[in-house]
Amino acid sequence: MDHRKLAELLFPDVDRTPEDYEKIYPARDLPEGALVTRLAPSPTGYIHLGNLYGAMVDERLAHQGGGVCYLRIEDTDEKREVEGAVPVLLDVLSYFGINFDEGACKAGTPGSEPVPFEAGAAQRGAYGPYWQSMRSGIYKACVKKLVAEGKAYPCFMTEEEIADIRAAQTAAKLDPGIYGEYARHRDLSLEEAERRLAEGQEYVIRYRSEGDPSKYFTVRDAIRGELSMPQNIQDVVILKKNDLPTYHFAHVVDDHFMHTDIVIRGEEWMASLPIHEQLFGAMGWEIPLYCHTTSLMKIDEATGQKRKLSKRKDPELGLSYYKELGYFPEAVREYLMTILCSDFEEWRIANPDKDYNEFTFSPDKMSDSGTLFDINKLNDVSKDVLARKSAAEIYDFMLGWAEEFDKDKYALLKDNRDMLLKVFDIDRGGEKPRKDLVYAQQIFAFIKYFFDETFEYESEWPAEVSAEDRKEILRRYAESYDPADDNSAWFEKVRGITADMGYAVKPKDYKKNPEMYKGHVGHVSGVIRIAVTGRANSPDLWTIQQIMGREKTLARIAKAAEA
RNA sequence: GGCCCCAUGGUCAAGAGGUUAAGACAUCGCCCUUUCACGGCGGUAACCCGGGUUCAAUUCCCGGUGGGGUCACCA
Repeated sequence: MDHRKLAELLFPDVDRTPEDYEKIYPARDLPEGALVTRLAPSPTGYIHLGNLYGAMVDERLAHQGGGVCYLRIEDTDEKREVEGAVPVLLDVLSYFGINFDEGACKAGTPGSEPVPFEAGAAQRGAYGPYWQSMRSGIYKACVKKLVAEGKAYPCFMTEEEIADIRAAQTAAKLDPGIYGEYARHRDLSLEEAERRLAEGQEYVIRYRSEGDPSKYFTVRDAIRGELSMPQNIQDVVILKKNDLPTYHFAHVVDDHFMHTDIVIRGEEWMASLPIHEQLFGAMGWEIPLYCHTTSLMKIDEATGQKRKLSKRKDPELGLSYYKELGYFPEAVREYLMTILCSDFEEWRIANPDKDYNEFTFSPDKMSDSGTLFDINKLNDVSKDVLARKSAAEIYDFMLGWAEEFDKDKYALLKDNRDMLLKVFDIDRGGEKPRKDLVYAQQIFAFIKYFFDETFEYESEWPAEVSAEDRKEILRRYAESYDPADDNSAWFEKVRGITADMGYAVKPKDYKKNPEMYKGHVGHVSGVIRIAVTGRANSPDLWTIQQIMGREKTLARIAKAAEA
């Protein structure tokens, strides 16, 4: 069997060899220790927290050592593609602080060239193209070489034939797949292949596996150390009918020619390591260092079991979900960092004011078991992040968020800048800022009583205070209220009303002798608090009134007195 | 089912052959206070099971069990 002839027959137009590409894509000139990483998504238009999680590892590992982080688009499956997915992907990642040095980018990026088929997208860098659909020639050169060496062959089996084989294997409790005797076309004669080709029969190219399942190989994983598994025996497809490679082959070729140092990908890829190890070996290339990140999990409501995040079942874990709720991107990042790296949280406590990029990220500190997504923890991290923000930063963020997601709120926020800066400044700054702001939607709900448009009574009036007393309290309060009073002078007056009306000035007195009083100062204050803010809980009332001003405060009191 | 990964409180997790087995979130209680989702103090709560190695194992080894992943011309 003349394999060279077969290769020529299959790829008459391919005149370049892998050696030629070796020269086109020489080793990168980077400082010692700098790593090349990559994010290689398929353009499905959907990104969830788990994807961001992986992207952060790529970004940090490359950039903390002066390396390169590039974006490669794995668009070898037309069925999954979504129009315009790449610019959206770039926007979302950039929003969360992930930016690339090379590869797919937005149209108009300096030094980039447009890609013909995706509006708004472009690419830059010396190791492209960065869309796999544009790299067909490179893959074919590599496949041709394998065919010429007898390491790959055309397989003409139909889908039905393969399905039948699988059914028979399943019935006989054998491992399913195309291997050994089931790889019926691995030793087709040249004449037979020629004949089928002449007939126009469709085919794929499979790798001819010489693997021995009793033999084990090892690869290094940055998180788990040495990984050991049996050699692959499957004759996997490397070139599909659409003339593009499968993931397995594209991964091997691209990460070789693009000089990726460390392949960061989800742990679901670990199972295909035998294929990748084999393919790297077949091409005579060095295998990269892998970093298989654990999946983000959630408890499935239906089964009560832990499971991997799924794009179909879990829209609430999509990145856009957090953007719409108005989480600060830093909050999401910091949360991901805390679950990604076991030493991050401690570092953050020790360095509350540093940029998270100053943290040194090391793969061996990364989690090696699936992590359950925890919204409580996210919220807690978010509170800490917002506590470090200035009032102006929070205002600006809120404004940007409302502009995109809630026009009504946008108008309110825009028209009340001065007031809101004061609102966001309540108990802010200093050693122990308030930690009650979580995300834009929650923040708005939290401060909505400052606007007449959104004010409403959310709490019940204190049960200790009768309706008549309530009106009397409010009447006296309105009479005595003077915005010029400082906090203690103001509260003295509240105490005065409290005592006059038969309530205990000290809550402890009331607790000791409940029969002697109608209630205590807390109940009286509660009436005023609800009148002004609509709720029983709020930050310091005096401060709130100072911000609202005399007119609005008295209007609220009057309104409540009528209620 | 085969192969692979994983296994410390409800959650995220540190940890070493001998420890009172950290810390964070959640939860509970108390305190502060006119209220609080703020703050302070404290509490409840964990090494999956069985063998082996060892003076000693939660830690190392083996085997179970449990959970997860994967077995496509999808990535």
